[in-house]
This record gives sequence, structure tokens and C-alpha cells, in this order.
Amino acid sequence: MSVVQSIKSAAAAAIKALFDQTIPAKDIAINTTKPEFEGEYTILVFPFTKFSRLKPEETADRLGKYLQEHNPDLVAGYNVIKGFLNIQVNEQYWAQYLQQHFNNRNIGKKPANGKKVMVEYSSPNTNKPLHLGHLRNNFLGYAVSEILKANGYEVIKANLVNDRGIHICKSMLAWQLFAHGDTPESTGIKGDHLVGDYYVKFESILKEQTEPIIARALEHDYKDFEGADKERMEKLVTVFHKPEIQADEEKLDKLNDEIRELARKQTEIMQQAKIMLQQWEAGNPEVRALWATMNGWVYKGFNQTYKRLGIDFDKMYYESETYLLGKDLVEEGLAKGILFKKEDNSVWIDLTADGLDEKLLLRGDGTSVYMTQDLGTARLKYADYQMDQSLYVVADEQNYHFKVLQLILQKLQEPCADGIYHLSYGMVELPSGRMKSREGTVVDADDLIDEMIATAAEQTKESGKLDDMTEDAQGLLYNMIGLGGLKFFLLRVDPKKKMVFDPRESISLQGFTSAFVQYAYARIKSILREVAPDIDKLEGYCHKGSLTTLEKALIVLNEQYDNVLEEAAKEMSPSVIANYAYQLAQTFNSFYAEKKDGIPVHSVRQAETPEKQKLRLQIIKLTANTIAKSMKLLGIEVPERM
RNA sequence: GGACCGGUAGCUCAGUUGGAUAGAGCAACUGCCUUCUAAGCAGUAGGUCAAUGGUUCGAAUCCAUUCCGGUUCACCA
Repeated sequence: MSVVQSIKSAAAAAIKALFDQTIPAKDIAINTTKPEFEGEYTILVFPFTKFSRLKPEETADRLGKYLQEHNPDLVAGYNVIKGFLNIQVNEQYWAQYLQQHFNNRNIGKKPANGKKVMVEYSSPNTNKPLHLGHLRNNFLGYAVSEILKANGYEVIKANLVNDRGIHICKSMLAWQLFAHGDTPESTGIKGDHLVGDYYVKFESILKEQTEPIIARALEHDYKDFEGADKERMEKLVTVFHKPEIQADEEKLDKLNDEIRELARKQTEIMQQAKIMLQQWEAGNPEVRALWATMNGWVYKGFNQTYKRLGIDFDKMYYESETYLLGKDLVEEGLAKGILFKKEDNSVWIDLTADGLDEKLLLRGDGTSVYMTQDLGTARLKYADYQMDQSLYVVADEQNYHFKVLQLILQKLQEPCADGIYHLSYGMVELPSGRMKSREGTVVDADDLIDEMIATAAEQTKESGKLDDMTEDAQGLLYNMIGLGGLKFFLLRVDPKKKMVFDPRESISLQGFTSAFVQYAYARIKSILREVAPDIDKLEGYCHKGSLTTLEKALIVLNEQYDNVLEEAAKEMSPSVIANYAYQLAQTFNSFYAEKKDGIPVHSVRQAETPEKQKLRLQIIKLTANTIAKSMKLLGIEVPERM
């Protein structure tokens, strides 16, 4: 039981005895004590004054006295300031905690709880390499998985690869037209980047072909259009030429987008891409062969990147194998009368009663849409694993989609419905605003990783501390620091919030960074190497006597790891862990550096007494363990030296 | 227009089951390397917690209204 829990239940018992009131221990409000006051934890007594019929100070005083008398092992003293009862935990309590846990490798690890969770994350498209946005997704998915595992869940990490569709055909077509048979091997370009280059090529041709069509249409020449598209374009152009629209910038932008979208559809290259998609769907052997080849290049590239990132999956799903699923569900829904058909044979669900819109599930021609696929995939996943919860790590622009997805599954009474949880995270923006591929501001993941590692290498060399290290060891260290920096930077922010990625700040190794935490760890390891403690002797040691403020502060923080781990799982937020690890490292650094009259207060090597040395060895060993554990949850390694 | 999310120091972020004088990092300024790693430590300065009203012994936190920003409401994925 944690200290906080112990204090709460002791307080609940005290309240029962003193005021004859029954309060559940968990409802007692307790905070960490502000540093300027004596004590470690503070009970808020305001809520008790209702039934104590005493002033807050008086209530706190009685409660404090009772706790001290009846729980001397836990509460050694107290002080009261207004309605705040500051509890001074018995130092023996801390000493015992330290003795029991300082060498415990499984600290914080919860026993299996029998619950199974799938975490779907990464889920890339195969027409482009990974970028900064994917990195936040990947790190989040991985870290949340690790956090859930540490909390006793069985976790299945899943990746649903979007390997088919019009976007892949675009890359394929452009490759066919312009590559002259180039391959990753022949060009030396990483496969995912090569395929991405041809996607970009397609888009530039598309733009070239779109411009004249738009120009003609705006001059009322509609020869590029037919049927419904022609009618629509005529309407759009008429509106476009209205003076009041010309004056309204926002409406004009929107209109321009619509006109462009419609014009793009008419281009020759787009028509070719569509034909290719139809051929793919019909199973045309040549198209399928090219598709398989190019996706193969991409997977090789992705796997390289995943490996560098230290990210893995237990189960791969491919959209080419799942995109036809969901139609069965639609049929069943129709039979049950939950879905309905319109005149054109398209299938819909009416969600207006839930405050949402009508949602299309099958087109008039019987082909499925994104939502239909996701319905089918949700069922497939559940058939595969029967998990209690199914997390989707997907950006918050799809909040509406997942709300609808869950609602539809619930209406269809699918057993997987209630376990669905959209782990929605905010977009990563640059100081200049959103990343836009059209403006070429997308930050490539591989480039970014290279840059981070290069910066780590440069700064390490500058310090000159590790010149005696082998080159291999140095390389590993640069990776640890560079990648750690990237991961920490993206994970330290609450996932729900959008965040700004400032490249300059991200490569920094000072302040609230992984390097800071790693450095604290390396410092501890350095001491442990030098003092070389006899663990057996330490195991048997339980410190008697007083603790300094920072000795105590470190033990108190370490003891909170359990709660922090639970909190991180409850909130599905690795940032809780990142903040904690930083705070722990910061406290250690203060502990390490504090001097009085020019002499270190907490020297381990030259401790005042052998007892103090043992105590401090226990403290720093515990701290190193906790730091390593915390960082591991974030997918970050810690170095022996740096 | 409807729905959802956000607005905390110059910048990036912590802080919400309502609690003490709102905290870090970066940037700026001042100190600290004969003694376990200065990628560090100690300190100074920087705030009408978007605004107004309400609930409360107590509000950055809860409620209402307003302002500002974002996302979404596709027979795209």
C-alpha cells in the first residue's frame, strides 16, 4: 500500500473515532506538501468542518494529534496552517521503504489483471515516407502500450497498413510513366522515399494538367466536363463571378477549392489513375504485380525506420485484405432494419436522433466507403483476439469518424462496440503553422532522426568526455541521445493537445529534455562504478537516524512511481511519465550538487559516516532504477556514461 | 451555421475528483568547476490564468454568456 493510501485510511479511521463520521478513504483529499512547509503530505480538512463543528484549525489539530498517537509508525509529527494538516511521515517508514525497494527491479510492475487490449497505431499509407506527424503517433502508440503492459494488461500492438487505394495508384502510375524502371537498388534511394517521390511527381503533373482546365472553365468554356460535373462546374463558375463572392476571401477560398477539385477529376492523368485502381480491384495481374513490387519497396523502407525507432508490432493488418469487409455487417443491419436504402440503392444510417447526421455506408454501386471498412475491421479484430478494449491511436481530426464508428457498432449490437476507444492526439505543427505537403513544409521522419543523432554526436564530441570510448559504443550513445531527445520532445506534451515542434528547441540537450534525465542516470552510474557497493550488505541495511531534506525528497518521489504509473494508464498519457522522470532527475541533480561551505552535502564517496554512505547508495540505486524504468516506458534507453 | 477541442510568463509547456504566495524549461541577467560528470546547480526578473458574471469558506480548475483560434460536419482515406 502506498503512503498516500496509508494516510488516507488512517485518516478515515481517525475521523470515525473523533467525529463519528464514515468517509471512504479514497474520498479524502490529500496533496503533496508545499516545500516551504514541514511535512510530505497534506490533508485538507475543510470538508470535515461540516460535521466536526469546529474551526478548520481546530479540526486539523485534533485529527493530527489522533493520527500521531494512533499511527506512530506512519505519522511522526504534524503542523497546521489554516485548514491544511501537514503530515510529517515517520523517517523510519521511509528507511524501511528504501530498504525493501532500492534493489527491486520490478518496482511498480502490476500483476496481470486478465484484461486484453489492442492498440492500433502507426497505420501508414504506403505512398509516402513517414513524417513528423507519424512520429508522434508511433511514439504514443508504443509508449501507451508499454504503460498498459506495466499496469498488468495483455497488449496486442497492431498496425493497419493502408496499402491500397487511389493514392497508391498515383505513385504506381507516375513510376510507370517516368521512372524508366528505376528501383531502390538501382538508385540507392530508400524504397518508401522512392515511391513517395513518384507520388510527388504525379501531383505536379496533375497540377500542370489542372490549371488550363480551370482557366477554360472560368472563361465559360466547359469542354473538359460532361454530364453532372459540367452542370456543377457551370454553377460554381457563376457563383465565382459574383462580386459579393469576390469580396469575401473565405468563401472565395472554399469555392476555389471546389473548382480545383472538380477540375482535377477531369485531367488525363487522374483518369488514368482511376483506371488503374479499377484494374487493381479487378485483379489485373500486371497492375497487381507492380503494386506488390512497389509496396515491397515501401515496407523495406518502413521496417528500417521502425527498427531505428525501436518500434514493433504484434499483428499486421493490410487494408487490401480488409477493405471488402463490413459489407456483411451492412447486410445484417439492413435485415435488422437499423440501416436503410435510398432510391439510388445507397445504404445509410440515420444518426440524427443522436445529434449527428445521416451517414453513408455503401455507395449506390455497392462499393464500400472508409466507414464500412472500419466497421468490418473492428469485427475482424475482435474475432481474432476478443479483447476487452480496442484503442485507435489516430489524430483528432478524426474525432467525428470514431464517434460515429462506435455508435454504429453499438446500434448493430456488435460485441466489440463498447471496447472501442479513440486515443485522439493533437496535430504536430511547426512554428510557421501546419505542415502542408503542397508548400513542402512536411518534416521527413528519416531526415529528422538523422539530424537529431548528428546533433547528439556533435555535442558529445564537443564535451570531449568520452574520447576513450570505442566507436561502436559512441554510435550507440549518439542514437540513445538523439532518438531519446526526439521521443521525449514529442511525448512530454499531453497527447490530447496539439503541439508546436520547434526544430531548434527539439535538438536542445538542456532543460526539460531526455538528455537531462539520461545525464542524471549516467551520473548515478558513475558513482556506483566508483564506490562499487556490496549489494548484500546494502540489502540488510535499514537506515536509522535523520534524513536531509533532499534525501527524503528523493525517497518520497521514488515512492510515488506506483501512483504515477497508474495515473499514466488511466489518462493514457505518457506525458505523465515524462514529467515525473524529469522531476526525479531534477531532484537528484539538486541532491548531487548541494554544497555547504564549498563541501558537497550528499557526497557518497566521502560520506560523513558509513551509515550515510549506505543510505545514499540505496537512494541513488533506487533513483537510477526508477529513472530507467520510466524512460523505458517511453521507449527511451539510458546510458552508463555520457 | 451545427458539433467537438483549445486560450496559463516573450516562446514551449505543467498544473482540473475546487485548496496555501499559479510552477518548469527556453530566451535575458547574476553567481558557482583544486573534492562522486558544469549536458549541471543556486539565484534575479517576467502573470488582470482570454473577458464578464455566477456557485463556494475558497475558482486557472465548476456553471453561464461573450471574444479569439483550431478541427470536423465528403458517395476522400
